[in-house]
Amino acid sequence: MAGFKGQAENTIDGKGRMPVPAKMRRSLSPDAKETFVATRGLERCVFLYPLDTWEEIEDRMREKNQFVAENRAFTRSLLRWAEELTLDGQGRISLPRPLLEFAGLEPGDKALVMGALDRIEVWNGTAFDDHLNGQDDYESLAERVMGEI
Amino acid sequence: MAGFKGQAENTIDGKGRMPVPAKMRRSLSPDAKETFVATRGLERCVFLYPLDTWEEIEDRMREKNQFVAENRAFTRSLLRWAEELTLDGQGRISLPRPLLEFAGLEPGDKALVMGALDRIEVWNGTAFDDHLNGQDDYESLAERVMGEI
DNA sequence: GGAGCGGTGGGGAAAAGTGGGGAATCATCT
DNA sequence: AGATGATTCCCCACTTTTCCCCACCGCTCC
Repeated sequence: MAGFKGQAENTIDGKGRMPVPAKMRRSLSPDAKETFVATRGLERCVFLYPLDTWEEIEDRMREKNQFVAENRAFTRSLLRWAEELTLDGQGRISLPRPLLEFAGLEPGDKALVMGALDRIEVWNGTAFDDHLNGQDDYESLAERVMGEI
Repeated sequence: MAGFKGQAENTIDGKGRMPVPAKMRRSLSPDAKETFVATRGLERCVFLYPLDTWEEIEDRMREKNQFVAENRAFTRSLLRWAEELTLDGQGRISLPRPLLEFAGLEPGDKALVMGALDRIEVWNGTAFDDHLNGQDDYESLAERVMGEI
């Protein structure tokens, strides 16, 4: 199945609903059952995983021994924010308030929605600009990440 | 079966009853027979295990030699606090006073209820904030726990 | 210019959370 | 043994939130 790509600026309406861009919906496998799992991103944003992809993450976490403190702390931090969200008839999901707050978004705002291979990321536009400023430029990143085989 | 996820702030009513969030009830397997085993958490909170999951923990403990002092001590600490609790008609459980006290909660309080894969955790909200302050940030935790392979 | 798709907005029904009354059970005291 | 009191459990009722459905607007592509 093709990965998520592209970007869009969609508004979060008064009820906290946000349309998932149609081009990304088309990349959703039938196994995902029209459902995403939203959780907090590792940066200041929301991650949306298709349900089938999320289940692989859960499986990896189940392998971690929960009597080890660090594994427990990570499990809590990831799952606390996680919610299953199913697309409504108009292709929207309704994002939980705590996640919106975490990403610096609120109902009525425009959100920056980006495809990112196995997930979709939802950002506050200006927060994303700030994030870019604090990081190495794209060119040298590319060399470090992809430069060796 | 999908793991527990999400969070909620539910009130513990005057009788010590607390609703288990509906989204978490839906993750409960039929084998659990609408029943949880509550015990003290490894942090300052209450752990709720579905009955079927709890039985696996008991099996793991049975394998520990009870003539070894340390195994005996751990068995006591875990089992002493454990109680079977069945959901009432409204999806609530009634938490034993000693467990509430241990978690820094009392009837009338708001409890922070979090899904954590194989268990549900019940926290005093401010106690949880304090706990988070004393711990490494999520980003480096994630890299240590999930960063390899 | 019309048809279809993608995004936006709101109203009503169902579900989830909250609170309290009353019966049944167990214990203690007279 | 019976009565009194506390505790637990089950049921009913209310309020709030969520979800589902319908309708509208605008753009693009025939």
